Amino acid sequence: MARSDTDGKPGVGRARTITDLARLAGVSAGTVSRALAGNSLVNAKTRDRIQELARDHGFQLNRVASNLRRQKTGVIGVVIPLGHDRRQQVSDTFFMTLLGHLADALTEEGYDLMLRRVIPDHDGDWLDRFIGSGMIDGVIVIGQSDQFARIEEVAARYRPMVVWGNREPGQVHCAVGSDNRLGGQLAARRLIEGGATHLAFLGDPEPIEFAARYAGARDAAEAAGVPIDVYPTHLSPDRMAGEITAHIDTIVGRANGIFAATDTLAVAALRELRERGVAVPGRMRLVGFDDLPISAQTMPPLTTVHQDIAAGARGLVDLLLRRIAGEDAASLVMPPALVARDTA
Amino acid sequence: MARSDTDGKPGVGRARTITDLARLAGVSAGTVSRALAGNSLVNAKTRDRIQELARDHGFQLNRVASNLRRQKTGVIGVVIPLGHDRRQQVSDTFFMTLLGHLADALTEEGYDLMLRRVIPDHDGDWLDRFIGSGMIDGVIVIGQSDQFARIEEVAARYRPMVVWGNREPGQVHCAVGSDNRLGGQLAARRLIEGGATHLAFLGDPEPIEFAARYAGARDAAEAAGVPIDVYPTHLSPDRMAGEITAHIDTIVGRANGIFAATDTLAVAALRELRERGVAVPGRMRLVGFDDLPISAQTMPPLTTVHQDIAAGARGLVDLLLRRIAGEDAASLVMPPALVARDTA
DNA sequence: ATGAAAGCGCTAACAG
DNA sequence: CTGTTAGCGCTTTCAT
Repeated sequence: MARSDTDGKPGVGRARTITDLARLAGVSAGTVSRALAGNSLVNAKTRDRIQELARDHGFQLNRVASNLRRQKTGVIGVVIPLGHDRRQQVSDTFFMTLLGHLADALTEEGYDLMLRRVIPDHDGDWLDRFIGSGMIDGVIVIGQSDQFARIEEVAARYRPMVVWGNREPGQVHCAVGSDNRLGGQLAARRLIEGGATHLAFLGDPEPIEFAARYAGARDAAEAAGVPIDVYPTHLSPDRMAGEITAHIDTIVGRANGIFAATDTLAVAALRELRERGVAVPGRMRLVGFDDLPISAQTMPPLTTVHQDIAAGARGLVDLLLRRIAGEDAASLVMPPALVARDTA
Repeated sequence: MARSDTDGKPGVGRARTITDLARLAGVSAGTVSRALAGNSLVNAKTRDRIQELARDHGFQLNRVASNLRRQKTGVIGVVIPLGHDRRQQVSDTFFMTLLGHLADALTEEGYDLMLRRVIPDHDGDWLDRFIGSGMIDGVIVIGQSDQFARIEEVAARYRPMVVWGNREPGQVHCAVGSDNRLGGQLAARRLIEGGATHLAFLGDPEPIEFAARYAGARDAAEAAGVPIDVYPTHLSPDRMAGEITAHIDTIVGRANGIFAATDTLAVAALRELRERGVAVPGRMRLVGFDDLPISAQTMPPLTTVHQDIAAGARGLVDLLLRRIAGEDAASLVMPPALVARDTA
């Protein structure tokens, strides 16, 4: 117990609390707090002295205590609800890329990011629990999954929340996302203009975003008097391959144009087609959705509907910060754009 | 405006603090705390009554206060240092996939995940700052980047840290990662056995993991008396394409086997080759590294070195939890495996 | 410009 | 089994 003081560091033993530092500096804890915060009330000399002391003693402010006292954390929650298809989003390149850009944008704004994956079936209270934890200043929900109703309900009483997903007429929660229906229209129109006379929609039409993509495709198909069939396919890697294999012969037999709900699906379909010797786009036209980096790398390169993921992430963060600031920021619908490459 | 009291919830107004709840239940705050924690000391009846009350009033425990008091948070920090190539890892599919699996594994263990991207050049104190914040119970560092020395230094005095990356002889920090050197050997050997007589290494040889992959390839090349050249290429999407285009003619002129440091690079190279009409694997053999989902989808499917990302994530989490528990868990080196597909 | 004091919301002795 | 009490480490009045 004698001298547990020095611990090897140059400047000496570590100061753990602001009170330790105060004792060393011969001032009160209050002054140290102010000095570290750069508060202008404190004498410039003492401020510098204290800051130097903090550096020398490897002092780190305890942010948990600080958060409790200030009632804010500088942390944004990012939650991924896994509704219908449990493993879907995590493995999906699109969501991961969005997450990367969110991390960028939040870091830039000085916020930390707390990531949580939830299975709403197992925890009906997933959103309230996260919000009520006191650990986050606001929340970004990635994907509406099958939780539209719950999100609406929470939005009615909790402002600092923004959702990546679709915007429905009259919805109360603030959403950022592409105009999925318009995107679906662009895709189907492209297929039809290229000569397709019978369309196939490849993807799970349950999630609301995909439902909108399908609805858009149907708009265009009906306008042109072209039939369109749905081939339900999940995104999880384990199910996707098998489901596509199961569908592909029927599709080739009936249709000559495929609209895949995501590029992940499109890339897998393209491979199945080429493996069977079906010429793309000669015999079968194909359009995807997302415009992932891989999509430019397939052979032939994929025609797809572009979503600007980086802009989406920035939009989410901007709107959220405005809402945290008390503003009543509205939804943001981003226009998708057809990227004409070689599969349609 | 009139009656803003009942807010649609069955049970009534919300209870914000444990003290609110205590008043409602006619007990002390201590008892409520125990009841909510499921502490067996508390009478079963009161326990149930309080828990029901909590539900009815939409009570959520304030975890910041709880964390401060208990001196632990149930949060694991995940930090991605962006050293040499700033945008590299974020956009890289491999790191994003690893992150997804980490989220899975941590969720399963009841931990939350706090994600932080740092640029060590801008903040020399990145690791100490994160650890010292008090917000996390342990930290997982994704990729050693060019921060090997700093990580070593911190590891000497901070136990609950695990790093995804390479293990060097005599290193003190606990690492989980593939045997990159062995992987490089497997790749080069495959190329040579297929008939390659002059190899090209495509990738940035600076990061320690990639350096190890290159070293392994050189081992095999030298053993076979085959020359191998390095073509430095970055992973960031904006630089990669241009750099590969710049390299490709030289490579085709000199070599007949390419070892790409990652599948992302390999896929891009494959496309360049096919666009130029270079037969793969006929005229040029190609092996990647990682075995990403896309790699099975290219035409022709990519021969590559498999890393089991899910197992890696589980390993990271297991070791970290053991270290948090006080155990002195050692590094984990995972054997890579060659996946023979059609490009080599 | 600084110190003293109160308290953020919770948990864990300690005492009954 | 339950209440009382004393903090966790920090920020912010309120005085001076």
